[in-house]
Amino acid sequence: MKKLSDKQETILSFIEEFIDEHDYPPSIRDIQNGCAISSTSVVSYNLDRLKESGYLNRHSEVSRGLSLSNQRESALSPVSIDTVAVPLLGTIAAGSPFPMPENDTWSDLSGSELVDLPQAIIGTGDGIYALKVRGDSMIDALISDGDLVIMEQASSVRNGQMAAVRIKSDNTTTLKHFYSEGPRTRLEPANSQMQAMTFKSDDVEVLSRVIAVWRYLG
Amino acid sequence: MKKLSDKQETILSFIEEFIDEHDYPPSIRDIQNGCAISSTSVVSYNLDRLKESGYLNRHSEVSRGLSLSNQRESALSPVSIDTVAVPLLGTIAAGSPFPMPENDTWSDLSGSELVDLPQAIIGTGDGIYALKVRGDSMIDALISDGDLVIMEQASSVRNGQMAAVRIKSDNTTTLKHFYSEGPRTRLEPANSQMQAMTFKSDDVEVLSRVIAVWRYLG
DNA sequence: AATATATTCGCACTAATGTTCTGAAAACTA
DNA sequence: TAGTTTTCAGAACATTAGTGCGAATATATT
Repeated sequence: MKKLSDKQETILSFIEEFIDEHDYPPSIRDIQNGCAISSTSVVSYNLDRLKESGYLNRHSEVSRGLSLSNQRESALSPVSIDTVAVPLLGTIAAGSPFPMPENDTWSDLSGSELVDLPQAIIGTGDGIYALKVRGDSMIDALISDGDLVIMEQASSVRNGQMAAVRIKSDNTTTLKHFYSEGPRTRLEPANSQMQAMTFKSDDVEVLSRVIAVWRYLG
Repeated sequence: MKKLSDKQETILSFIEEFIDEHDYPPSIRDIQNGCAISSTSVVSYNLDRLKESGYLNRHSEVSRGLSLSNQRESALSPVSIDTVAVPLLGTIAAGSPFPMPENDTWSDLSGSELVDLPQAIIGTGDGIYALKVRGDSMIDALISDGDLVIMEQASSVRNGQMAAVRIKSDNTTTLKHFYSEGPRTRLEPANSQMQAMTFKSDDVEVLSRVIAVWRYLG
């Protein structure tokens, strides 16, 4: 792409800053003042050059009809991409029951904290939530205190996957590795200190599965 | 927040779409045509109502001086937030040297794969990159095969933090827990099978530190 | 129904803003 | 240096676009 003159660089930066601050583009006279340029025609002239060079789009006879071209936007590093925020529903500690999205209140999670995740990984974010781990009960799954576990609502999982399961007869909910063995289902805790247990398959309800772990060390 | 009339909803949606399409806000007459409204003054009137209700910002006597308020933006679900993409520089395996950003080519990472991370966590993304872990050499740090290690360029770290360090005398680079002990520096591998080693402190150069770990189980 | 309040209409007016033109200055080129 | 191209100045001009206002409707209140 063609090299820009100092003035053009200045103008381009000014436009960026202006949009960043106001959320709408500057007028030619805004640019004139902001960049200490002597005439509106000079601004107009250079805007045309910038357009030719592909750095911005200009719509003639439209006031403030400027927008930065994608090339320029992506030239700013780092690249900005969309993510989706998922609710952080609470904490999960050793053995203790942990929060699950209530009944149909799935959409109303306004009160809860949110965690940003890359959209590419979790799609629309529907049915996805996060739990913060307390304690080292899942240390054998390489999940430690303070980690964030990202979960997706699911009614079944593959063998060996980690999932939140409810034992109907106890009405308890825990996070375990899941192994279906025909009529019975084996649940292995993530901590080898604890025993694996098997249950009748129809006594085990899969609520959601673990899709990712995020550990921030700062 | 106050309830909106049909017309106001229509106008608000139109503004959103217009900005989305043009990258600059609509004029009053754009809105008038786009929403089939009979008079510019009606548009103006409703824009004032929308401003009162907090759904948009309006700058008087500025053409196209409209911008959506944050409340409105975040009312769209799921919430979209900025992230930054950091380069995935390569893989790191047990003991083997691993890729580092070359000299000053930091800005030119165009060729490399990118990974999205929440902006809130890593700021501008400057000096941040990711490495994919191969093998279980860091199993004791709860980092396993396939994990993504997020690193930040740093010249010093606190004791106990995991960092990429270069042993000047060997010209080797590894990922170790870092403990400064005055004149000497102890480096502990993340795998307890391996020995910790100490070096003269000025033989150890900190290149970057581990700030996060991302594990995707899918 | 009567009164108050909110919204809509059209239109004229004015301010904001893009465009154009001519010539000069500056930067390049041969 | 002479010639060519690019950039700049300044001002007049044209269009776009926001504003104001009285009157007409509509909607709500009592």
